Amino acid sequence: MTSLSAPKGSIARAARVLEVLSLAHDGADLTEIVAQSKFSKTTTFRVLAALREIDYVFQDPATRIYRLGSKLAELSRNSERINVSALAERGMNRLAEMSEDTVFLSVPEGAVSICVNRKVGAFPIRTLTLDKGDRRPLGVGAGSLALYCSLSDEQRAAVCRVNKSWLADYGVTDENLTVEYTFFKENGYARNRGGVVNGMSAIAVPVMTASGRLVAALAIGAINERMEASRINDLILPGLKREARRLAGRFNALEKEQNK
Amino acid sequence: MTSLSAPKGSIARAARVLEVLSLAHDGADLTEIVAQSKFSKTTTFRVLAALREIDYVFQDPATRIYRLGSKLAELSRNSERINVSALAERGMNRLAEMSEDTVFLSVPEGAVSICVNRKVGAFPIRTLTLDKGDRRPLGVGAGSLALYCSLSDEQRAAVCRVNKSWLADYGVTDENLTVEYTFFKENGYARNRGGVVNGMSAIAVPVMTASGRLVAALAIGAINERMEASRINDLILPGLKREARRLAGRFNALEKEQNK
DNA sequence: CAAAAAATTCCGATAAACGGAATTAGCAAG
DNA sequence: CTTGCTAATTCCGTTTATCGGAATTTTTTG
Repeated sequence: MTSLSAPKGSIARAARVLEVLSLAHDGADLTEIVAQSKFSKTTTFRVLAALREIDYVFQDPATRIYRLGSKLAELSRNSERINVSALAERGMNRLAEMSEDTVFLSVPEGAVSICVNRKVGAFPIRTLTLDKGDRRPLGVGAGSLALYCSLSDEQRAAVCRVNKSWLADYGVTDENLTVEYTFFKENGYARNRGGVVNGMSAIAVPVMTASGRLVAALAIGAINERMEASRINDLILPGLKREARRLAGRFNALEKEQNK
Repeated sequence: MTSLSAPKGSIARAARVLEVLSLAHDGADLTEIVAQSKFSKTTTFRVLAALREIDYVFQDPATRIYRLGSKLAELSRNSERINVSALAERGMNRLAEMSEDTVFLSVPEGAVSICVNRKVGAFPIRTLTLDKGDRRPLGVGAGSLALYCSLSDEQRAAVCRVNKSWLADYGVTDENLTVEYTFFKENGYARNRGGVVNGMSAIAVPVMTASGRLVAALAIGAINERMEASRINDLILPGLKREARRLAGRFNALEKEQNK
């Protein structure tokens, strides 16, 4: 589960209830939701009543089982129109098979980078620095760095400001970011040299549409021994760039189609 | 806008803020959200802070513009996997062109029927009894009736119990529903004879998968003059049934594919 | 039909949400 | 760099919605 501590505020409580329902693929009755959410029966009931009122959830009249309503799907239809993660499936599999290492896909959201997909290759020592769903400040980790480095000067400055203390948690300073930004501009890819986990490295490239929209970052991580210059330049980087280009193209096509 | 009165409770307030953001396709800043939501600046800010905390919204660090987060899309990915409305587009257009009347698509959700799509035909007198997004108790209107009549005995009973007062608002009694249920069983379609709006009629058929899952209802509405028996039997009903079968097939195929 | 379980309502206590006012931060012009 | 302006954020005393335990009703089960 995401949070072990009790959420503060009705809105956070509502979110927890929604998450419980989202995880219960065939709906859940009140007692089930009480058990999963750890809220009192009364609180759970009241939250569910509020969610019913706004049509975020509905109740099967016969079984009393609660489910998520289509209102939620409608809401998000206006936000994230394209599922980048699904779109990248095949390309990531190709990369994982080719490199035998771990492939990550991250998308930017404000000042944070979200890992939305991961594929592991055949090599027995696996570098699993990110799980699907993990959030990091922009600039921490190869994929997140690639996203950070693809922003404008103003945006990068704003990100640093907003994330200052969060970045500090990872031991990352503005100077580190400047260094990595220079590296990115000179080499066309972002790198992560044991910043988070020692003994492993990763490199990443951004995925941008022709119009310059930053969609995601593709990264490959492995133990240092598998990340020497020749392997990067001959195998990993070309692979990443190829798949990034393909993904950007597919994204662009879908976006055009959706605007009718 | 959906509700004119101020929503009660933090959860409803949060929903309103989310709706404002959903409608503002390129995000909105605090003042914009205040203007749209009609909440005080402080309240809006606090709600946004809570929504940020749970990653339902995020803020562009440079512009301070708020947007809906991908967390919402993730939530609903587990609820409504298939967008029936999008799937029915072509079929509904065919029906609207062929009949020249108005075509409605409704989906069931608990004890309510939601109109999720509508297509108008060429005939100059239009019967627009339902808008996209309108909710009715199961049993009110042709499409809603078709859904109601496709439920099991227990489910129908539960629906009547739950919707008792709401049905009364439309002047619909249990007896009415029993009559229409019998009609449906005998004729294979549901009808609406001026119950809601006088001078128009509609007929509807359910859309069910081979496994018996109730997906939606397809309806065609027109002024009474265009709804005589011969036109129903020769043109409208065959059309509805054909498209319902197609839609069910396409739905089934997609569902199988999604379960890998 | 009785017993048990689940769902829903009640109610006094309390914490959380309220909004106006004050403060701070960001920005543009001088 | 300073100044003035606007938008964003925080403060704080007041109000009110939310809290959870207990009581009640409804539904299910034996």
